[in-house]
Amino acid sequence: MFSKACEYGIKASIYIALNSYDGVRVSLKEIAKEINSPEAFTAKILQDLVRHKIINSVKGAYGGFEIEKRNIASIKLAQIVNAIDGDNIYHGCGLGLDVCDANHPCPVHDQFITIRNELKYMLETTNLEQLALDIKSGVSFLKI
Amino acid sequence: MFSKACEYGIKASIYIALNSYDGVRVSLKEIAKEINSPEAFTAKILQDLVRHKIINSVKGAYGGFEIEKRNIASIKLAQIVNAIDGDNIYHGCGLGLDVCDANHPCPVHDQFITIRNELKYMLETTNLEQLALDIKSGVSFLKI
DNA sequence: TTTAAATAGGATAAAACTATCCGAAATAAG
DNA sequence: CTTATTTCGGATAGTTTTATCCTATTTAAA
Repeated sequence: MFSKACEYGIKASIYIALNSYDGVRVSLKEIAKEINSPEAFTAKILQDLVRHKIINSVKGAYGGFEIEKRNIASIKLAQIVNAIDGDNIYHGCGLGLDVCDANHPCPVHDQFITIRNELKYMLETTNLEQLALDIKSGVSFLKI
Repeated sequence: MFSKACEYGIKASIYIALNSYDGVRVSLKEIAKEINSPEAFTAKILQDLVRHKIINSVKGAYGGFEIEKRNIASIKLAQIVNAIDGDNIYHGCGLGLDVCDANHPCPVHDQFITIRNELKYMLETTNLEQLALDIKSGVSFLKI
């Protein structure tokens, strides 16, 4: 469904949110370890999220990544996916047509519209707070 | 959502079905032109569909691709997707965890389950006949 | 039987995605 | 001020996906 980069990005964001709740800044090394992702590749993705102002970074000793506490509940999965994979999950045609809309639909346009809209709704309504709390309470997991 | 190969495979199958209805066998060249896909790459995909017995091929002059008329209505999108992309659309975790189930869910497991199941249902219930008839009646389109 | 038209399939190339490496810059602590 | 730590960013490598090329094989028609 998503690219590897996006998967890492979502998991990293959740882990950062989880710690930012406790006012703890986390390093790349720790993030990569906790979400089981390649460190250098994860660094690139985090840089991307920083550029998109979804997470904050602090350079130097005792630096790392964090999310402002008051923002955690308002950051939606859609923002993360959008920052990394772009927005063709929403707009793209299921069969790759350049133009595909109600007036000029591809053969599976109607079938995909439903599913795509639900995916869109899910991504736009799911926020980092929910996901982080489930990790915290041991309901869900970021690795293995 | 799907790979390029899968997109081409679905469109090609629809175009072949459309013509097989009229008892017309179509060539690779014609298919690629009508679905706006790269010819040589499309050839590979068609070979794959032939190996999976989803379509038939006839070599030599006046050869081409066809689908037995009586099979058109029973070929589901799921079979095509499965032949080309495999079945990890169904089984894979949304965040790439090796193990992700109700007992050990990833953070977005519940959210994805719903969407994945609907996608699965859609693919398993949509058949080539429906799609081909919409093309024939000008309701939907295979290119531009 | 020869020829032209097609698919089959192996080899290869190009592009995109995933991943790694290393030096630069920033920052806190000693 | 120096040092250790840590992110940033450019360069590069590996892998997968997408795409192309070329030859072999098959088949129908002349």
